[in-house]
Amino acid sequence: MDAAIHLAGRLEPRDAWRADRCAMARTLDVVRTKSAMLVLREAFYGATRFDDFVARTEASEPVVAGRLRELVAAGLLEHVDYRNPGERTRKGYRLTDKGADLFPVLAALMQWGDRWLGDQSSGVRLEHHGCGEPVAVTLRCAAGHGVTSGEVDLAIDRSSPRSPYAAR
Amino acid sequence: MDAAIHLAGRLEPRDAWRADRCAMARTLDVVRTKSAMLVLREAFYGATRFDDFVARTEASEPVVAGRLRELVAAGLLEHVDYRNPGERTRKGYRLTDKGADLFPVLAALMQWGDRWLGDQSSGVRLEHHGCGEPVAVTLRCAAGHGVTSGEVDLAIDRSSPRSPYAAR
DNA sequence: CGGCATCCTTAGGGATACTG
DNA sequence: CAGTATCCCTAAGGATGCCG
Repeated sequence: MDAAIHLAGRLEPRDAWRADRCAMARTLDVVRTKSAMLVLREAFYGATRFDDFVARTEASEPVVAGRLRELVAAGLLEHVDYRNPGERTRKGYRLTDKGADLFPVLAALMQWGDRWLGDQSSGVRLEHHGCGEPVAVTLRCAAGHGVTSGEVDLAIDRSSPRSPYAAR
Repeated sequence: MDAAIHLAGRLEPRDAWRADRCAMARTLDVVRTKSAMLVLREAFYGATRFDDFVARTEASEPVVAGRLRELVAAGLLEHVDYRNPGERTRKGYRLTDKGADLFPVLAALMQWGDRWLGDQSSGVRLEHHGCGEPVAVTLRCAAGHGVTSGEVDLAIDRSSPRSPYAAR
């Protein structure tokens, strides 16, 4: 409840936020649509082929084709041709490091949904490989402390031009 | 790169994914638009008043009004009337616990943008209150281990009806 | 199999003007 | 200050059919 209070404790609004510099907004410009998220979800779940993406995301072919093209162009997916023994060569898509690094975003969305929209279980759980314990998205500082949302401060880089929130 | 491989190691696609049960997809239905994310960002940054949301998100008034209404209806924001000493009463919005718990999602988006779209610094950094060290979004299992994306297994709840990915 | 072309509908969002 | 009302444009996405 006081998450915002803590976060904003030292800040005073002055200029309008520079949307073009906000990392979150720019990330949303890369994966702005729900269908892009669903395609990425299926890439994480192991889909590689066009038809699998279509079937699993339950989106239409033109939409999936568009997302795949955009995600490849953005460098989140890459083409791979592969062949199962005895079968013909197939075209596929695979997460790049850049795409794979989006996993915490997907995991955080998943976790929030399971926690707050829990009228029905999603039926999927993330586990630590080998250990078997459930995996959660957490905040942690460089000193190794677990951090709650209420313990986060917003630090503004004053050297950057037109700092969005100048201290009073 | 092998994030998907690890994640999908034990899985075989069979049925189409049940979109209505996926926690991630349902979360995206609550905060599907970029403007909703921007409004939430500003709520975390301390905005409370309508005009502040409009100015800081750089969205139009009708859009902000719509998002605020929807986010209140969804239980992520709540109305608060407050009064600064000597001023008149103002109407405001505040994050609920449900809304505040979305912070890891926003933080993860921010972190990815700073890491992969880093042509220009966002000028904002998250710090651990008191400690001062930068805060990161991490994966961690219940046993306390740090977990990388490649070490995540997907566990399917077989008891649920029409499990989306049945093991072979 | 792995798409693209076309057409259509709905959702998201800006601009402007107005109101309690 | 805190919004609504109206109008209009663009983006997202489904359905269908075709194609190398």
